[in-house]
Amino acid sequence: MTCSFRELCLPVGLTDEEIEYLGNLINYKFRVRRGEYLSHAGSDFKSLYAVKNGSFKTCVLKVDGRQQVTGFYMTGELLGLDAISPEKHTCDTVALVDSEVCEVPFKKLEEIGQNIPSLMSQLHKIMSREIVQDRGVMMLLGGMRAEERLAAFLLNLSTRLARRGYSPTDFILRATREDIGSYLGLKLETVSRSFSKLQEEGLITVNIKHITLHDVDKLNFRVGNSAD
Amino acid sequence: MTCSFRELCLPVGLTDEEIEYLGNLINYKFRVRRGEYLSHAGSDFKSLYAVKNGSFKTCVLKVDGRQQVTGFYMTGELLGLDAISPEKHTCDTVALVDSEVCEVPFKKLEEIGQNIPSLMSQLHKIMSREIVQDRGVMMLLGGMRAEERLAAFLLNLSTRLARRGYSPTDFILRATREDIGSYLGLKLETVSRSFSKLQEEGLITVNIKHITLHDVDKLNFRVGNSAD
DNA sequence: CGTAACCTTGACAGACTTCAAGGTACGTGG
DNA sequence: CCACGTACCTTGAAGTCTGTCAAGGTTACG
Repeated sequence: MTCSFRELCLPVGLTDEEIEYLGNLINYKFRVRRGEYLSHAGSDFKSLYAVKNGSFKTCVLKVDGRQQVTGFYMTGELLGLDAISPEKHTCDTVALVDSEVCEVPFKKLEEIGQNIPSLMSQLHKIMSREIVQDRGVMMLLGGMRAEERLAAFLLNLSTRLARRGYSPTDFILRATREDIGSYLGLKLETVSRSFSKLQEEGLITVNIKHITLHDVDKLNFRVGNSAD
Repeated sequence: MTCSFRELCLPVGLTDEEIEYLGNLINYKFRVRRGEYLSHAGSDFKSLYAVKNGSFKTCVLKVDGRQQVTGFYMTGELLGLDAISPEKHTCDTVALVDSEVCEVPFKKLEEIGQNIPSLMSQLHKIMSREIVQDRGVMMLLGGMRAEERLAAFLLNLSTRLARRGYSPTDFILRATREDIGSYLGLKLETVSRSFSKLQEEGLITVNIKHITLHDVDKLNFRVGNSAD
């Protein structure tokens, strides 16, 4: 039980008995090296994966052979929710750095959830949060300019890092410009230019992958100010 | 119990006893007239709503006062999943035509789900499907040109209509060009032009809101063939 | 029948992409 | 320890797609 499911996705209070239950839930944890695949699109769905540490991207391969990034997942987040309905993984999951994940067999989770209402509720909240997050990206893709998209992306990372107890204003990007661009619906050159522009304006400092946010309020203002 | 929750979101087999349980689940159904709001962004979340008949859009008001459409919901689909985690509605829900919905108190649903595992599983699948659908929109917004976006949108509607037993190739759009554009990240003029273009190519027939799909394969090809 | 909301089409402008070149960081092997 | 190669990042110039602005037509409903 080195991998605390409680810490990962159960901020709600649990009794010791319930924690005991969860002992049966986690199969094991294992490592995924940078660039390795945790799961492939089309493969059978059996388990969710909680990111113990590290960072992942999810992406799909398009007919022309290029890939589109659909999400980034960091320490403490849950992978695989999209696969529940089709019972197949709908995307590839790739480690951006050497990482560790905990496997959570979904059937077991549902079984055990029958006896721990708060566990079920928590799962529902996590899924709902995923929906809310995706909606945010849709808003971003649907109505924002390049620099606004990047600002929104940085603020989103910032929020998620803060939730996990990391610095919300000083962090290392694990994704390349190309991955970020793919996620934001931009070309890598546009991402690069947008980084430069935000830096020129003094809102952030960019040192390749090391990002510092100087003025969260102004970044938020940039996001809100989408011309339409 | 004129509003069959079973038909709405429970294609899995249920015993009569379970159906009996569900009788307690549905509070009541009611009508929402065209243009009326079913729920407002920021209001407290208590219930999901199953669309008995009719059509809805969800949208958020941006700081500049304009709205962005985040989703369309038709007969048989479930509204409000995004509100579970924040326990507040994250968007406005507006009827596109006179509609009827069934209210499903979420706490009750979770309680009853404790005794009917298949009901819980079904909820998870519905939420997962919502995530998959949103991912599809993200793909669309992130990597497709205007005509490809529109083709993908029409195919998505087609699939959902087919699932509910309606014609997948001949249907009435309930949304305006502006709403569609907002959802697809395009201006209404671009939507209009794209409709015209797809019609010129013989893939569809457009009669204002009445759409006929002539060549689903070619439409799919258009979608897959996104330049990047 | 008239008004308001909605749809279509054209011309021009702006934002992002594409194409191209060069620079920087990192890891491997000599 | 340094050299070299690869992967990644930055910046410029030209091209394309979509947005913007404008005008006119159609539909629906009171």
